[in-house]
Amino acid sequence: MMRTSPRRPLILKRRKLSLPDGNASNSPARDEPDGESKGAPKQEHSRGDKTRDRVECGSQKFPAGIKIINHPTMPNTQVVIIPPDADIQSIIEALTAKGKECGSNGPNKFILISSGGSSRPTGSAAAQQKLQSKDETSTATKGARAADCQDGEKNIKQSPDKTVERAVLWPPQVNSMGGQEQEGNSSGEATSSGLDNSLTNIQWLGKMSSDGLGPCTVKQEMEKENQTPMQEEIKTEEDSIAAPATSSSLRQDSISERPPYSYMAMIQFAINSTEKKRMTLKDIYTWIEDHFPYFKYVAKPGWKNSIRHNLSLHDMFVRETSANGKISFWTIHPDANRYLTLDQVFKPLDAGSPTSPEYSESQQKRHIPELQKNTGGNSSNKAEPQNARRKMKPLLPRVNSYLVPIQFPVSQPLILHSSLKVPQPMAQGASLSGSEAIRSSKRVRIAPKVLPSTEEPSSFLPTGPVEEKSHCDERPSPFAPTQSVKENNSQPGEAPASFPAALCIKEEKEDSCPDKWQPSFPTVLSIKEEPVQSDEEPSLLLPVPCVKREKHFTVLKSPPRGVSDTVIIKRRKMGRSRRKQHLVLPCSEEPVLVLPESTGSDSFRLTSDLPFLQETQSLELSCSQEEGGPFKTPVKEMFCKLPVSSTPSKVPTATPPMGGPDSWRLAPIAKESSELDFSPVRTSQVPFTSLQENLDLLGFNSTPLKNSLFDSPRQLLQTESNDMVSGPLTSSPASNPESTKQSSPELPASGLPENQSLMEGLVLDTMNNSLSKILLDISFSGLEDDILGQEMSWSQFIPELR
DNA sequence: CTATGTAAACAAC
DNA sequence: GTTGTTTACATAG
Repeated sequence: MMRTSPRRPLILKRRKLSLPDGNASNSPARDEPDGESKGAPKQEHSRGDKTRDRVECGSQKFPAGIKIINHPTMPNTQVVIIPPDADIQSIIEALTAKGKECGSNGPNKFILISSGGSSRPTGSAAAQQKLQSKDETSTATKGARAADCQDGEKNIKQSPDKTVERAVLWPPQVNSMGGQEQEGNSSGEATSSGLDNSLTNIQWLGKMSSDGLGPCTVKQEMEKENQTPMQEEIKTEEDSIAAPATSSSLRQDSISERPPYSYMAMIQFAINSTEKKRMTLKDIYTWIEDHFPYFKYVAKPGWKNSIRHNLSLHDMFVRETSANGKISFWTIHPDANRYLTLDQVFKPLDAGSPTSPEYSESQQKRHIPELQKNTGGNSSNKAEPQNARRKMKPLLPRVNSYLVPIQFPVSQPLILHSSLKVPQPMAQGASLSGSEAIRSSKRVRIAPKVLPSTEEPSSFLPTGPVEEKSHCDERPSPFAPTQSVKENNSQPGEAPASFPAALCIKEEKEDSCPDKWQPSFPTVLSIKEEPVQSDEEPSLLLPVPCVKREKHFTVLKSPPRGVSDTVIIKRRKMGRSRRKQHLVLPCSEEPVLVLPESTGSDSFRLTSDLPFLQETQSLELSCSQEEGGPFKTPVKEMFCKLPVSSTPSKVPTATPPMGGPDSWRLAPIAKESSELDFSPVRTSQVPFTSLQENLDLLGFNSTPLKNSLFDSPRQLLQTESNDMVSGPLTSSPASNPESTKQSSPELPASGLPENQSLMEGLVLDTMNNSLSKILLDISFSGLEDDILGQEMSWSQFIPELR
């Protein structure tokens, strides 16, 4: 587009540093992005006052059974208890209307929770409904000729791999291609064949929509939502719905329309479609053309330049060269790879239960679609015509929502203790090994970003954060560690038109504990800047060893995969601008690695590294779970990140150490946390908890959210029970015991039922027209009194909760 | 700002 | 010409 840039600056420096890794030391330090969260604007609206009045009003309009109470501490916020059978949609609409009427002075934020408590049968049902078969077609199996890949240079071809197969679901033919991907690519012949395929692909698109996925999700949802009655949700639809009509149109679109995925996402799809998870540039081009005809027929040739640009720019893409050095393959850094495949994106939510275990992640992935449309922003609510656009599911929602544990301070601080949550265990098993755990979380705060207050925690009670931090402090480098997972992604999401804006849910993940590390030290910040090329400066900054160079790890990584032959190349460090920074490391691997430098491996680990490790693990978890997204930001990690290249600006900012462009590595957490914290409460927590745990928590917190994608509010609420409950149970046993011990042991295990401390709810912000999922941490008086003794429980307020 | 997308100038092959 | 890197700029959010 723009053509402008008359002047192209000349590029003064040139690069090429790559290979020699020997030195390696480059990478500097870290950086972290810290996220940014942009703060949510806080708003303080009037401090409340009227809230209470409103209640009544509101209640009137709503269906019976709904209870509305003012939030004890948050201005303009009301808690709406919704009976299980109520029609959420209508309630939301009514609340929205109500909120709007009131404007900024009245209640404009509503925390919706289901009174159903334990009984939420529906949830499950609902969940199920979606599923369905998805694959009939899948069989394509043909491709299987496995094997292939040898290494020679020539074989670039990738072998078919599983992923591919899955992908197959929709585009059968394509798959086949995929499977083969290649063989011929060298010359391009593929194209010819490609054509066909592509066409077919298109078809599949249509098909998808009609078949499995599409329809369900979209349509069903719509229908459901429309219908008021709640119950039927379940079964009816599936088939009936399937509407065919659109298919034809869809196809067409597919060709002409640009896929809702970013280049980064598409590259990941391509790479992950291969067994070895590596692909040559050319194959990437081919894969994209085959799967997204737009690029073959419509896009300007410059799209390839963009692909290359993305490969070079994002750290998550790592170049490896074959042993002989002749071929270069692009791979995805293991820590950042969520193993997304196109089919995952496409599928609606079902995920299969049964499907592959390992890939459970796929399930998780689902994100919610967002509403916004690409172009303009308007969207608010309108409806979008249906499905027109829904062909491809956007990966990540651009929007976010958080899942944040929150507590309502009823009169005082309550404390909640941990709860646990576990979301799903991980996804692909492999990587995550480590942590799977569950964790309790401790945080107390109310937090939704959504809410207005964004303030600084500090202002309120520093304590909270501080405390947490303290833990962190242990580690030498404060900043380093963290990671939260953040996810975000960005994909262009398209949104399905189906939901009215209001309904859309955004998810975000929050990282919960952001604070941990960074808070206190300003030091961190400094890092960032970049030395321009440098090589090592970063290290200076960071005392810690963490810095790593990429090369090292990279190497590592490959091995695991079996590819020993390849060498990784990755480039160097930083730079200033957007350049990729390179990740620093995958902690997980580090251990494995031999780190040369790590002198005392142990020592290093303990100290600074540890955090990293932990983090990583958590990251992984998150990653997998997250999925999605991540595309870009897949995981944020923290690790050491190097100095961030870009944005020097950060420096000044204090706390946040990093922020990197590439987010996946780091986490923005810090920032967020700060935002979140407003709650006066904070407290409690188990002192013991290790960072790790905390981290894990974070991860989990986020994960759960993400996993679930709810298409409708109702689902959201419903899920809560499932997720929460089930999660803990299942996971807990397996996972780490330790975690449990600390925080209240009892909780985890038994816990939920009675005192369930966690509950998911929705936050409807009529000011922003946003609906976000939140996790409420509610404690009932039973268990944990220790803390404050008095805690009130919501149950008092709301018997139904019990 | 950040994330993306584009275009383009180079560097190495 | 292809593959990679890196700038620069634009734009949406």
